[in-house]
Amino acid sequence: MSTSETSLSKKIQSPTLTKNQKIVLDLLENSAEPLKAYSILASLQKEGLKSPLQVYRALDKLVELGKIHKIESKNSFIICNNSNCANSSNTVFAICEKCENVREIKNTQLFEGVSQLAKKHRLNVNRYNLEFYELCKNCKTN
Amino acid sequence: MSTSETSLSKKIQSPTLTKNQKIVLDLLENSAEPLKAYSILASLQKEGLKSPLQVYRALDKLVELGKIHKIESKNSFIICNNSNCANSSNTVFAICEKCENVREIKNTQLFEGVSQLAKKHRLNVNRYNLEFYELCKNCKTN
DNA sequence: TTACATATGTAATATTATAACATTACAAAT
DNA sequence: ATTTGTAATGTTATAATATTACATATGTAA
Repeated sequence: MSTSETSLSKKIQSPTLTKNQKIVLDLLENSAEPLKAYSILASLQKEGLKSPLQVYRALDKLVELGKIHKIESKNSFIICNNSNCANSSNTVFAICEKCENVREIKNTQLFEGVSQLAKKHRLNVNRYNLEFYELCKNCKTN
Repeated sequence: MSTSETSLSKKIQSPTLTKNQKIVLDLLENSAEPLKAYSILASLQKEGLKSPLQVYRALDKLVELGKIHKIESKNSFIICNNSNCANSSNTVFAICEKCENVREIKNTQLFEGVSQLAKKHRLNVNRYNLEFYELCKNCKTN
């Protein structure tokens, strides 16, 4: 329990994470790349995780809280890079077509731009997910 | 063989579809909603399809040709609505958060707008997939 | 305390997708 | 016409991803 987590701040900000949620979040925070549910399970067996469901439940919750994102086209999960996500749950990713490297893009203007575009075309959008496919720096030079 | 499919037009446009590809495409053309691979398999058993792989192979090819799209977040496939897709394989969908209804958006200006935005933010994008989450007309009124 | 919602643990199973390998169909080149 | 190469097919088995169902525990609010 951190000292700053008064009952007030808990309500306003986000609920205290449970044990399973914490260890899954930790793992994703320290991972350079998106991870898959069963790979998370394998990595966390020493921490006591035993079944897929424990992982999926933690992941679901973390997605709901905006702490992580699911990369739909890869069935994998990535830490949220972006302070905005707790509020708006719009996501923009750049995915390398060759090496599958994923990075989250956290450009407020770009976010706004997409929202504006939607509005301009009379779409009433609650949130969106945008996946850009590129050739990443590394793969471009090699 | 349609009369317009000379060997020339085949090369320039698209290869003739094979039997499996045709029956899968047909089914999707006549479906009001996106279909899942195993539901396609079930529907086409009377046409002789026997294994998942036959369906997945046809689907892969049709995606590659831009005839259909995969809705990544739903693991399902939808007919392409959009003459553009054969060329640029950018996709924009509006997905209802309540009833899961999906429609493909085929607005060239919107397509261009997203591409422009990417360029403006110095992203070198080959293609993109954009999923807007909304409340569809039906669900809004009910 | 009671009641309630949320989280857990566990086993079983459903759903989605691919690997491996033998065979067939067809177009292009000689 | 035969050879060659590529793509498509058929089939079995299995891998990878995700959920159902149900019993139990935990934390919070009335």
